Amino acid sequence: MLVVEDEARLAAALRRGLQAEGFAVDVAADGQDGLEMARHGGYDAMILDVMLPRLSGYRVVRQLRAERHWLPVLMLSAKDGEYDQADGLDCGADDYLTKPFSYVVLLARLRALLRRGAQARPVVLSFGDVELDPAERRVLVAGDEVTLTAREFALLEYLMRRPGQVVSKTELLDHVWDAALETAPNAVEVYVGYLRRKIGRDRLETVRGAGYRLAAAPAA
Amino acid sequence: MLVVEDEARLAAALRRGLQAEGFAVDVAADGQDGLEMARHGGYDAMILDVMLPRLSGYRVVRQLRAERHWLPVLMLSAKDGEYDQADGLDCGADDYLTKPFSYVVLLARLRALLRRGAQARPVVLSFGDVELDPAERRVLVAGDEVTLTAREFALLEYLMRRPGQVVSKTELLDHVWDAALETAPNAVEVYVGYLRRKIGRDRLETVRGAGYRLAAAPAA
DNA sequence: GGCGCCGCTGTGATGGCGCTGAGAATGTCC
DNA sequence: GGACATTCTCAGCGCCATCACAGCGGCGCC
Repeated sequence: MLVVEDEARLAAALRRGLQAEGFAVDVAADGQDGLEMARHGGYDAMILDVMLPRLSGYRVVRQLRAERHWLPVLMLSAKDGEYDQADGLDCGADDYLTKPFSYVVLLARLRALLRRGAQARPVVLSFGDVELDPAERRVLVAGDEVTLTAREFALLEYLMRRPGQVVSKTELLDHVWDAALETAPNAVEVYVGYLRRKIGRDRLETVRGAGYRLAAAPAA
Repeated sequence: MLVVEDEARLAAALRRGLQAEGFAVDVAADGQDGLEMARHGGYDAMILDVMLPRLSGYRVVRQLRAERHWLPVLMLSAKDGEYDQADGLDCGADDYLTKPFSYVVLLARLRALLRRGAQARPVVLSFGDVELDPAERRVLVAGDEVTLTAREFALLEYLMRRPGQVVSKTELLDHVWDAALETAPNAVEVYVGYLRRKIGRDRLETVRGAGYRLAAAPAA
């Protein structure tokens, strides 16, 4: 669950409450951060305040929808004018709640959203001309589907959740491989090799001594 | 649009307003009538009062959902206690509005519902050239009816509610089989085998290490 | 320019995943 | 009560993914 709320006390209360219900909760304090976290995917739903620093809730939703992310969004607003609600929903939010709201209602609406959201379009990770759909377990490179093995897929997924960042070999070993099992560090190199063969050599850069990084564009 | 509302003046106002927006509107004056009309299908959404003669709005939704009708439902209620909202949503309603409400908000929510509802949940599930009617327990493959056993049907139905997505073996065990009973994971493989024989081998893909997925098109 | 080390890749072993046929246990219909 | 359908377990098998290993190439440092 992703909570985007700048008011610290409310954010903390939401985090506590949702965690008590068994959700894993991340909090972002402004619209820009929220948008970026939502883009990375991995969330089942998002609770989004309207009045936010840097980027309003409206614009966050609109931007997400434009990028074809279908994450269920529950909007929160202190305003209670009618037109605000209409605006929020027409922007692409899935539900709307005005502050002050009751915690029970929030939960009920969240449950309703999740019930629906499950079959709505899942998040698709994309970076450059590579698209990865975790739900369908499909990968498209420049529009063509490539088939990956389980390990290859997990590796690519992990890298795509950190687009453009350098990820170290040990971090990959910890997250993509079972931490308990001791695997030779060389395995990472081996699978990076497999991946490169399938998605294109230049899309996955080596940063000597540091790790690997997804490359923005394939050299033409 | 189906409006179920016993208060004549409100019903008339809704009819007029919605017709002005270009909807074709039917009105039912009590829960029993509303349920029967909804069952017949053909509506894009339903506006449903909670307090109704003969059958409450809660029971109407619950009954509809039990019969696997996924018509989007917007609930209306004069009560504004928190728990009413929670109840309504948990019954299977898609949204909830308390009287008195503003017409602008009603329209916005209705639009949001239709956007989601239209493609999310048809009464007959279909994917590729496979159609499955949960109500009638019938399955058509490329126009031909195939007869499935109860377990086979449940398996296919679950997969068709996640069209194209990969569903893990444990998830299938939890939902298609009774979670309490301990069934050997191998049972899933066995029934996947049966299903493949009946609906065509290539319509159900194995994703090694992840689960199963309905395939888009049968290889010609 | 030389040397050392990091990273890449081809080969091959093995272990486990997924498929199938057989059959036992249970339920259902006549 | 008998015949049949359905569900599910079990064991065996084939194949593929995974991974260790070793040799090699190239980057970077001095």
